[in-house]
Amino acid sequence: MDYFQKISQKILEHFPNVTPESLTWSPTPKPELGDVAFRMFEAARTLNCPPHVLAARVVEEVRFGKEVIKATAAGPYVNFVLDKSLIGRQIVDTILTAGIRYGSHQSGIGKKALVEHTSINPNASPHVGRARNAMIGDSLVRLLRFEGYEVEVHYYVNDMGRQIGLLVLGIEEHVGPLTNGLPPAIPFEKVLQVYVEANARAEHDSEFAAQGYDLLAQMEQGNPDVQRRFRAVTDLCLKGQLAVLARLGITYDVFDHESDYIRDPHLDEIIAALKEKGAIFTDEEGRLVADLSHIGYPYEEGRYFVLKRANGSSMYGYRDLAYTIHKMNRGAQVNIIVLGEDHKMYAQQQAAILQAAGYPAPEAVYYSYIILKEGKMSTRQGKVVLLSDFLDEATQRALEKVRQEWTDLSEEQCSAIATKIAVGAVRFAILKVNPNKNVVFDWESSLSFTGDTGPYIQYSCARIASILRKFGNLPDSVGDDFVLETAPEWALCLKLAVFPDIVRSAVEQRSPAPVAQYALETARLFTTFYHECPVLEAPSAAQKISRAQLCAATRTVISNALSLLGIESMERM
RNA sequence: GCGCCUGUAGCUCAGGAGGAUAGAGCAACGGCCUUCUAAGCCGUGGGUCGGGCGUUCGAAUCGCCCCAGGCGCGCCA
Repeated sequence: MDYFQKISQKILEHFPNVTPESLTWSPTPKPELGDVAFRMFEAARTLNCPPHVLAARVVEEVRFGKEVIKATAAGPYVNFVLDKSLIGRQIVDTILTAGIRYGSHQSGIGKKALVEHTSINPNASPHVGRARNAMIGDSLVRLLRFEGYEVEVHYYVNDMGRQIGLLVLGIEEHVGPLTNGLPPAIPFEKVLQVYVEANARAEHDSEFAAQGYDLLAQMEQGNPDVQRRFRAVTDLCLKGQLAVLARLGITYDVFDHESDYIRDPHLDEIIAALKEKGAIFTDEEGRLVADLSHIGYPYEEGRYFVLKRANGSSMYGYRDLAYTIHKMNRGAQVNIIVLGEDHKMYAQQQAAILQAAGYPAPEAVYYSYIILKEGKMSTRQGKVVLLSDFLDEATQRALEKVRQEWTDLSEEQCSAIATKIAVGAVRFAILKVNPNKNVVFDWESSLSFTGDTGPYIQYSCARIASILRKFGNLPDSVGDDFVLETAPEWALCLKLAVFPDIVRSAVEQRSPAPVAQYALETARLFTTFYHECPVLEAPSAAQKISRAQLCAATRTVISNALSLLGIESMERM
């Protein structure tokens, strides 16, 4: 919604050659300059005159309506002093009317989207680096649902690796054979240690390593006994991993097991298509290899893509083709997969092969890794910060503060609040940064609840809640006597007005980061307002109601933004 | 070597389809709790936006070249 359409309309009427798109508004850099600025660069270009001349002409020649108190030319800009109450009323009214839907363009109504994310190998407890995938994916899902898409969230369970074979062997050494198909009698928390040990052993014990391969081969051949043993382990791990992710509010709709795609009929189509294009051969060592240069893949690097080993067993990337076709056949208009940056070339290779077989490829959303000061995290080597440990610590720290603050609340209530704060801190810390940036994990700064953090934003909501509790019943429609005059009120109000633009941009970019930045900036503007503009003790009755309604609108916008990030706002903290 | 990504204040990051004196937080220092929750606010100091050349009236933003870091490049998943 363009609240300044009346202003641009008058300009357009006076200068008929100017197009509406070329007249864009922005907040003024300083309140003294005015309440809103229009830039003249683009319009001046179409009129073929210098921008500052056009600005002067606009001020001189155009007759504006009653909402404009004063127009001033400032170089290439025209700054307007406005009847802020009039425009503020429209903005606040729009927000209060739309409520939890404010910001959505409903662009996904009647459309389906499929998002695959997380897809952690079912081995040990997830580390915070893996969680970046899950948080980005989950927020994209929330964004798409907010826009009205019917979203199906898929999780690909990679239950076919040699790593899993080694883990099965390692666990069986602890608890005995798993052939009965019952869950292993070992706590999930212990699996990391077993996994690290098994991998370390495979490094120097070549017989043990060979056993891992052998087990994988039998798994692929469909040995029911081996399948039961694998499934017992992968189910245990998947369940444990999902429990940790659920603490962050992340859930999935469909779990697809890699082992179900070993003999998928679509794979024959792929082979046939590659053959027809002369893009497949058996190399001197007996491997089945695709030569992607024959199907339009432009780089020398990654030109050769191995589909099957010499012994006939399939590679991960081969099975993945079948899985991807399965996903693409589910009739979704939007099909997204969240991948680590190390998969960029892999995804291009997959796309090339799929295209050759007449299938589309999913849109890939990439993110870079969270690394430790010592380097990359490695589950295999046990060099990790576990997500569960991190959440425990964050919750503990939050709980101490909450207990101190709210002595009258029960332990359950305190801990519910602390949990939300911990989730807010973790999710915000990850989601606010540009996903293609490496981040170095640091315990202290990650556990900070002050400054540019999720809890800071949640805190602004708690303050609003507190004011509105004390205010009592708030009229849900905005009256004719709505007042909005001061600079902090106006800055906040203008910020609230642009939330829909932020959502659109986030959806287009497939990135939650703009929403996170926006939530933070809005919370900051609210805090300035909070300190400078008393609500309950406002100078007039009309101002008291108006400010309370501005508070309510702010809470709506911030909590809508936070919910897109998977962060809850609360009444108290 | 080749491809993709990144380089902005001591540290962590915004801004990035060109436009008003480059913004936050952390850390440092100095203030503010009988006043809507101090997880807060105000103030001070701190930047040749990696370097160079170019396009433009105008470049942190676009192009080219260099430098530095991350990731990847035929039987891991």
